[in-house]
Amino acid sequence: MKYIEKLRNSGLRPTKQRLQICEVLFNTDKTFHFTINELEQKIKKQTNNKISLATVYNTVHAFEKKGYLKQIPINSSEAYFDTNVSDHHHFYDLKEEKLIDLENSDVGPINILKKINGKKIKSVEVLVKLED
Amino acid sequence: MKYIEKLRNSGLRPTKQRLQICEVLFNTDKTFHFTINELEQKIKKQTNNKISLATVYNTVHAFEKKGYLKQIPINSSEAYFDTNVSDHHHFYDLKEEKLIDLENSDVGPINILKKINGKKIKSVEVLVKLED
DNA sequence: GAGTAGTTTATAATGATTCTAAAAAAGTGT
DNA sequence: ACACTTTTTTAGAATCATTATAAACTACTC
Repeated sequence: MKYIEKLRNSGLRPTKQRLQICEVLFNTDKTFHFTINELEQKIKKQTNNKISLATVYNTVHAFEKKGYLKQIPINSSEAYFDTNVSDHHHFYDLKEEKLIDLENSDVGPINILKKINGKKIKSVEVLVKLED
Repeated sequence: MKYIEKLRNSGLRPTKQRLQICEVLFNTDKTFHFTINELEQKIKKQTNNKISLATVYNTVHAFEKKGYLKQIPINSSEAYFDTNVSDHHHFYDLKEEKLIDLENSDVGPINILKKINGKKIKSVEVLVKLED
């Protein structure tokens, strides 16, 4: 399986559940945004297999820590994740409650002029809220 | 009182609780960031007066809707608000879990080149995550 | 295969937020 | 000021996403 190596390389054992979640998350050209519950539904449909909610949470967090997933900073009751871990930004359509990717080239360079002593920048994320 | 007008102008009755919350939020030169629980503590200390948690929630949301407060898009278990409603951005110190203001001039102009049909941009918010 | 360390699971616990419905306060007209 | 309506406050209950628990299970090592 193509994900076994990937998991092993980051110290995660390639379990049946993790491989199934990998299939759902990464076995597609298109990247996508999801909440934990949307992912659980997708797993159930796509694999005809129920993975415990706790495992879905654990796995998503493990993947996030390893850089396979990114959490999107947004004010919502549920956490949103992105399978696109490249450097990019988001529109958030307030009415539809949907995220839309904004490629880095759609935003132009962002220059953070202020420096904080002893801290370095880990990420720069832009959220563009849309209304009608 | 200086806040009565402000509240009335936006259709909010100037109740004792709302005026007290105004004092805590706006009777200072410095703007600040807070969670609902931090605000509740501050109210208790500063006014020697307990306002029901439900009222704090209601009032903060009413103020947010009227544009007196802004919610900061961030992934945290608690919602963060800002008394600074001017156009500006934030550092988020991941270790200290603290927000730091970034003036618009500290970031430089941001140009959103992509357009979405029928939607207009309501806000552009930049979150810069800091690590050691 | 035996031993151990990591993982999954159902369920319980937690904690932020929202809901509820009754009491209190504010607004309005007389 | 008084009667009446509407809004607000309140304590407590309900909700819902997320995290913790601890027992059963699986993967890995030797």
